[in-house]
Parts: sequence; structure tokens; C-alpha cells
Amino acid sequence: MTTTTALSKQYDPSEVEPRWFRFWNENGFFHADETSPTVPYSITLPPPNVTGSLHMGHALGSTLQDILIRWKRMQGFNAMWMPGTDHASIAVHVLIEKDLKRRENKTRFDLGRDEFMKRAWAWKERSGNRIIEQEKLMGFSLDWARERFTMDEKSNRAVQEAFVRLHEEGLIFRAKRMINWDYASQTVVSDLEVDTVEENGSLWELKYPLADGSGEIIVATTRPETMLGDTAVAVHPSDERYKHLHGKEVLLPLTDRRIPIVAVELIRDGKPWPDPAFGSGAVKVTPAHDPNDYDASQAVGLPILQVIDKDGKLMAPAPAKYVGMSVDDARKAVVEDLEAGGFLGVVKPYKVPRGRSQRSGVVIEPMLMEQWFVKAAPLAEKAIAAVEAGKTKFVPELHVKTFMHWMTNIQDWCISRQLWWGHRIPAWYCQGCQDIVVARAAPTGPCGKCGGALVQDEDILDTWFSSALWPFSTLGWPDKPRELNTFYPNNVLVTGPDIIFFWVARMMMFGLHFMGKVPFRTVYLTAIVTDEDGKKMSKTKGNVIDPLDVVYGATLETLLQRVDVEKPPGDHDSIKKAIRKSFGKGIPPMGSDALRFALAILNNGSHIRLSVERVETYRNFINKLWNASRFALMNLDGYDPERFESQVASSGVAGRASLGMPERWILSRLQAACAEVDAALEAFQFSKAANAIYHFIYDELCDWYIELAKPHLYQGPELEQDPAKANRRHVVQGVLASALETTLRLLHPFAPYVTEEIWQKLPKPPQLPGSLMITVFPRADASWVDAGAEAEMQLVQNIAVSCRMLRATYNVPPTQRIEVEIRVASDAVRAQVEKYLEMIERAAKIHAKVGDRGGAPLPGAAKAVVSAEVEVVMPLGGLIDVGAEKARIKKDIAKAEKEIATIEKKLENPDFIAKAKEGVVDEQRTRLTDEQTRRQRLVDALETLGAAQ
RNA sequence: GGGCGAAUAGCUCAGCGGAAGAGCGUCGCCUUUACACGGCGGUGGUCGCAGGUUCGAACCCUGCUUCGCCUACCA
Repeated sequence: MTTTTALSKQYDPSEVEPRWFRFWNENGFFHADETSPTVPYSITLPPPNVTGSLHMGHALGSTLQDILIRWKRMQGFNAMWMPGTDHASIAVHVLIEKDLKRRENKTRFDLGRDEFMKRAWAWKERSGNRIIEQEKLMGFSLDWARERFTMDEKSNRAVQEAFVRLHEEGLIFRAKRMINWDYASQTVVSDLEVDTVEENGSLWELKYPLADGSGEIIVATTRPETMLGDTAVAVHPSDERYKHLHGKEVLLPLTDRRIPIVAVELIRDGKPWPDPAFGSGAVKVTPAHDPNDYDASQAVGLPILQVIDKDGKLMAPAPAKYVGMSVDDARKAVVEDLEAGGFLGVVKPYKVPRGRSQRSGVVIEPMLMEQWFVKAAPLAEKAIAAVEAGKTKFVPELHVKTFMHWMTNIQDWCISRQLWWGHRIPAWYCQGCQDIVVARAAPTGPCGKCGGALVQDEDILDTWFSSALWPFSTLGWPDKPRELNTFYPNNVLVTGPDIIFFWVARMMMFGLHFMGKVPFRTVYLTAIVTDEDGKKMSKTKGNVIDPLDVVYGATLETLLQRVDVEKPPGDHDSIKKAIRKSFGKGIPPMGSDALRFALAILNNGSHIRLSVERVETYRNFINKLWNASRFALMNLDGYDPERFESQVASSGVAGRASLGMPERWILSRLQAACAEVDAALEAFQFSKAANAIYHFIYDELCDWYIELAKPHLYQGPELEQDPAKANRRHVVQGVLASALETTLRLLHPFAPYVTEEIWQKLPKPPQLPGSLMITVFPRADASWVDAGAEAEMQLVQNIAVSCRMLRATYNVPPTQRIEVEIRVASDAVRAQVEKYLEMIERAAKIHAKVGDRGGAPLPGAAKAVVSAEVEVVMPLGGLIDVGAEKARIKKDIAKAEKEIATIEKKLENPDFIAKAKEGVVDEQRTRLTDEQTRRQRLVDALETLGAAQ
């Protein structure tokens, strides 16, 4: 016997959630044992940035990962989900440097490297774990005991080892190449960290006089200031206009230099460069500050003159007048001076693509600098082959194209950064002979070649270098511990499609190179979360929905105040206006489960347009489940799970015979739901799985089963006199309790908290484990499919719905148990209807009797045609509005006739009869007969009404 | 410029070759002993446009239009 505990009328997540996270964690349910003999299933969480807090993208990705890992854990896999955080070097720099500037008006260079690192670590210790705490609040079942950081000791070792090995293999090299320079952060940034936007600029025509005085040549530029660093003018070799000028020189205006006119031919994006069709066909060449120009200089051997320095200011050999000017100032001055000298041609407005640093926002300067690079092509080759061979699959598959496109056009990866927060490059330079030593440990003595002093490279590695190692560095690589063997490769990686290049591609390359195996078998790419208008969420727009605000709720005032406290860039008034528009009534507390379920069910297609209202729908759903459970718990007094188990659940066909039709029906539907959820999850169709559960709970369990169970449960003292009824009650209790228990298991990966809370209170057989999260995930069992029960239930539902429709149409109050006649066309149907008459009466809140379809018309009655064999007649006396009733029936007739016409047309077509697939023709014939009967019934009803008038 | 995707009910989206669906909204009715974060019922669609393939097209193909998102070193 179990005592039931009353639940509150409304589910209160704030009371429930904290208890269960602690419980799961303290019992070690999150931890996977690498020595376990069970089949492993592993996922590595893309480590969030330590500077960040949990945003909707994280909430979505982590929710989906948690669904997978909880599902697999319940299926008996040795499920391991690896947590950790990423050091995010440049993001941390920006943050700390900003703070330094504000508080002490200092730069990192004023502070010095050691002191800066001390502060960075202190900051990381203070706020770096915020996101971890937030992940815990969402109930994510990460293996917290394994938590890692990309700059912890083990990761440092992995990074060093990887660097040294790649260097030994010739896959890391140092070279002078064109890179992207962010002068505000004083570092190289990767191509991927540069946002190219079209800005309004100008196209200036410059006239360069020929040195022999025989005329001039016109070039065009969007950056006139760079002309100070020109070392040639390039023309296409086949351009007839310039053939006579090849090898001649021009006098470079504003300087005292003479530069040659050279014939060059490069191919850029399949087009010739210089392109004779563009402008004058002649191009000024500034090798130090333009990638095309640099390539041209290499092709024909031109000198390279750097005229812009690391601070974005002009430098010698630019004429002294311009030295020290910013690029923008220099541009103005140069244009002015060119005009004064008569060197300026036509100037027209022009859209200029401009690269800006994602981090600092400043214009990126292409610069020629000595840097460390990873030779990417050979690594990419392996990654491409692995994907082609199906060793790693992309879901949805269309993302393969993005991946392949990038991989096949891959550039060498510049990995050195002129920052401090990160992994210092393990390379030492000899001050004497310039020899470079790359080593796992700092060299102890002087240079082995010349005895000179060795000094370590000042630079650090790109953050993504350590991220690329993450799937195996977290498992102990370069050592070969047990966990590496158990959990590598991961089964799946879940991330946003925006991270394919940054992370997925690089993990694939390093995973294959160092481990010889792909890092994960499947890459699942999530939707992108936007606001309800489809716009990217951003603090500067004020349309951000913070996951924790959704979970715990936030008043409008809190949201507005936060703008002042956090000071996002931009116009605060318009940010606040946007917040008022989206969150006018604040955000009510929804709980983690509601948010998680919403994200899972909305994760179809490429975007999730999220709004408070949409999460509210699923909060209501969670509350619905809560109340269904509340109902069950209130009616399970005297229920003995073990007795039910032995009588029904485990006694096979015999036990099932003791079940009523609704019991067999709900168990049949439940098994269908289990099959659908399982199949959907196997295919990463989270939305489909969530939908199946949602509809099972609402449309089947709550709307029908619970309603039909009520009369059997609501029995009082008379049970003692009637053992049959008592037994029946017990069976219904058992089906309700066990169906609910199975439903909770199905839903648990999506909504862990509410399901655990209910499950703990539900009476259940004692052999079950102590937590829902370690029970067995429901497996579809086809033996519970009961087509007969489903068909009978369908009949009951159809009749009840027709009765409700008539009742609603005529506003018959529910308190009025109106008499309805159910007219049937055959004895077989009559028997079924009679058998389930009480159910129909209860579901439709009517009194019913069964009549003959051929019965005499009832005056003043409304009629609904349920099917070809059943119709319901509701006598309404004076209540009936004959006109409205006629209109309603006429509409139905029109519908039926339209159907009939469509089907007849099909059947009259000889080609259809001859060529249609097997069964289709018969199907259409049956449909036609049904529709024709239906129409006839409706026409009869219409005539009856006419007669009654 | 190159690539990818999307257009289905007022809104957000499923469906992807043989009967137009869901959620939300909207409109009625209902404090019915699980739930008003609720129940019951209704309304609502030439499936972007134009061709083609097919016995049959929302679904496959072609073109167009309109929106998204990546990506890019045309001076």
C-alpha cells in the first residue's frame, strides 16, 4: 500500500528543481566509469567561453545534448558528457584591457605580461565559473567530476605536444605572410574573426605621370593613402592599350620615387587580375598592404615597402609629412595633395568592402608579418576523405556542403597571436645565430649551435588551437589512459552551424591527425535561436531573451535596470524601448523543463523564433502533466503496484484480457508513442519526438483516458459489496499509474525535473531504482498494439465528438443531460455502440439510446452524420434554429459533393485505373461509397428539417 | 560576385507523389470534484507566380518573384 501525497494545484518549478539536481549529483548519476564494460556513448560539450554567460544558443545546444545523453544513459549505455570551459584569449583580453583603461587608464603594456596574467587568472577564478553554475541550474547531466579548462595543466601539455609534433612533421612553420592585423588589440586575427561589411566610400582615380614625360597612366583605388607604398603599376599583358608601356616608369606623385609599369597576370576567382575590363585596366601595386598586390609582387619580383605601422599610423619610407598620421588622416592629406598637384582624376562614390575586427571593431589592416602557420591542406585532405567515407556524418546533411567547401578551399592557418592570455608558443630563438628551437620543455642551457642566449617566443597560440584538441585532450591525451580508449571517438558533436569552420573543421583535422580516428561519428547542427521577428538576438538591440530569466522569471523593471548596469554599447533608450515592446509584462517564471521542452520541440528548420509566449505554451504543457499526475495520485488510494504487476503487466495475454477497451487502447497508443519517440531520437529529430509526447499526453492520456477512467476510480463504499467493481478499479488504477510512469520515462530526457518529482511520488513496484534518471527508457513493444481496441475507441470518439458538436452548436448547457438517439445501420455497429454506450454518454455528457438508421424523423431534432453507418439525432424541440441547421447541413453536403466529384473524376479516368499503384483504386472506391452514403444521410436530414417546418 | 536555403491558415511551422495538418491567435459556450497555466466546439488555406513531368503534384523538374543566411582580396 502506498500513501499518496497531494500535489499543489499548480506546478512550482522553483520549489522542485534545486532538490533534484543535488540528489542526482550526490548520488553520482552524472558520472560515467571508463572501466565499465557496458557500451560507451560520449559527447563533448563545446566548451563555452569563460567570459560568457549562458545564452539561448547554449541553452538549446546543451538541452539537445542532455536529451541525447539522458536517453542513452536510460538505454543502458555508459553515457559520458564532458564539461569544461574555453579560455577565449582575445575575448578575455578585450574585457580586462577595457577594465584597465577605465579604472587605471593603463594599457596591458603599461602593466607588463606577468602582472596582466595574474589579473587574468584572478578574473577567471572569480567569474569564469558562472556559466558552469548556470548549466547546473538547467539540469544538464554533464559528468561534472571530469570538468576541464583549456588552460589547465593537462591541456597545456596537450597543446605543447601537438605543437612540437606538428613542427617536427613540417606541418607547423614560420613564414612571412599577409595577415589580418587588429591595431587596437595589437594582434593578428584569423580570417574568421574579420567581419566584412560594405561601407560607403569612394573610388579615386589617380594620374601617375610617365617618367619620360610622354603622358600619364590612370589607376583607380579605394585607399589613396596606400599610394605612398606603391612599388609598381600593373597591367594585363594582353591589354593592347598598355603594351607599349611595359617596362617604362612612372614618377610616383608626392614621393621622389620612380616605379615600373609591369605586365602581370593573376587569376582571382576565375577572373584575370588586373582585369582589363575594370576601370582603366591599370592597377597600382602596394605589396605591403594588399593581398593581391603582394601576390603580384611575388610573381614579378617587386620591392615591398611598408608604410603603415602596427598602430595603424603612417611610417617611413612614406614622406616625413605623413609619418605619424592615422590612416584616415593620411587619406585626407594625400587626396588634398594629389589634387593640388593635379594628380587626381574622377572621384566617385563607391561601396567598399571593409574588414573590421569582430573583437575591437577597428578596420583590419592587411600586413606582411612573420608568423607561425599550420599547413592545412594535408590535414584537410584526411578530413575530407573521412566525411566522404561516411566516418563522420552531418545532420542535417546539407551542412556537408559548407564543410566541404571550406575544407577544399582551405588556407594555411595562422596560429600565432600577439597576446598573453593563452598557450605560449614553445619556440626559442637564439640571440646569436637566429636558430629556432622548438621543444616540449624550456631549454636549460644556451644555444647548442653558437652558445648564444635563447629567448622564448613572445606570442601565444590561437584559442582554436587548443579547442581543436579538446575531444581528446580532455580524455588525457597525449597519454593513453583508459578513458581515451573508452570515450574516443565521441558519438556525436552538437553545435551551431556558425561554428563549423572554427571548431568542427579543426577538430576533424587534429582528431584524424593525432588520434588516427575522427573525433565524432555524427555532427548534429542545431537551429539558430532568433527573436520573434527572426532577428539575431543581441544586447545592443535589446531583443535578447536570457534563458535564466525565462526559468526564474524577471520583471520589466529588472530587465530595464540591467541595461544601465551592464552598459551594452549603443543607444540605451532605444534598447529599453525594444525591451518594453518584447517584455511589456515582464517574463513569468517558466522553469527549466518548460524552456527545455520549448527549445526541443521548436528545433526544426534552421531557425527558432523564440518569444515568451511560445515558452508559455510549454509551461502550460508541463502544468498539464502535473495536474494529470495530481489526478492520478488523488485516485490511487488502495493501489498495489505489485498486485497489478503480477495480474496484468507481466502475465501476458491472459492478463491483458482482464483489461477494458480504454485500457487496451491507451496502452496501444502509448506503445505507438514510444516507438515514435525512439525512432525520432535515433534520427536526431528532437522536435518530432517532443511532439509525439506532447500529443500523447494531451490528446490521448488527458482528453480521453483519464476521462474514461473517472467512473471506475470515483467509487465509494459500495466497492466493499462488489468485488468485481473493486477489482476493476484496481486494474484501472494500475493502467493509469503504469501508463503515467512510462510517459514520465519517455519525457524525462526533455523535462528531467518535473518528471523526477512526479515519479518519486508515484506508487510503483519496489524493484525500480531510486531515481527516474537511471530507469530504463521505454522500448516499443508491438505486442501491446491492439488494432481492435483502437478501432472501437475511434467509434466512441467519433460519436462523442458529433454529439458535442451538436450540443455546442445549440448551446445546450453541460448541466443538461440531453437525450440523444444514436442511429446505426447494422447489428454489428449496434452491438458496439451498446457496449460502449456509457462511455459515449459520459464523454458527450448526454443520455443516449440506440436506434435504427431507418427510424422515423424526429421533429425539431438536429442531426449529425458520424459515418456511413452511424448518425446522431438530438431532439431540441423549440431550441432548434431550422435556418441555421439547414445552412450547416448544406455546407456539409457541399463538402461531401466536392469530395465525390474529385473521386469520381479519378475513377472515370482509364489511365488511373490502369496505372495507379496497387490498392489505390480500391481505396478510392471505398472512399467514394462512404462519401456517397454520407451525402445521402445529410440530404435526408435536410429533407426532414424541411418537413418539420 | 559565389554558395546555400525558405515561400502552406492571421502568426510560427509540420507534411515532401495518391483524402490540406499542428501549436498559438481569433470567435462562441462552460467556475463539470486533475488542471482557467483549464475544458468543449467553431472559424480560417487556388499550399509565392508561370510552365513542365505524371493516371495523379503542396510534394519531382525548369524559369521567375520575394525574403533569409553563409561566403568573398575586383583595384
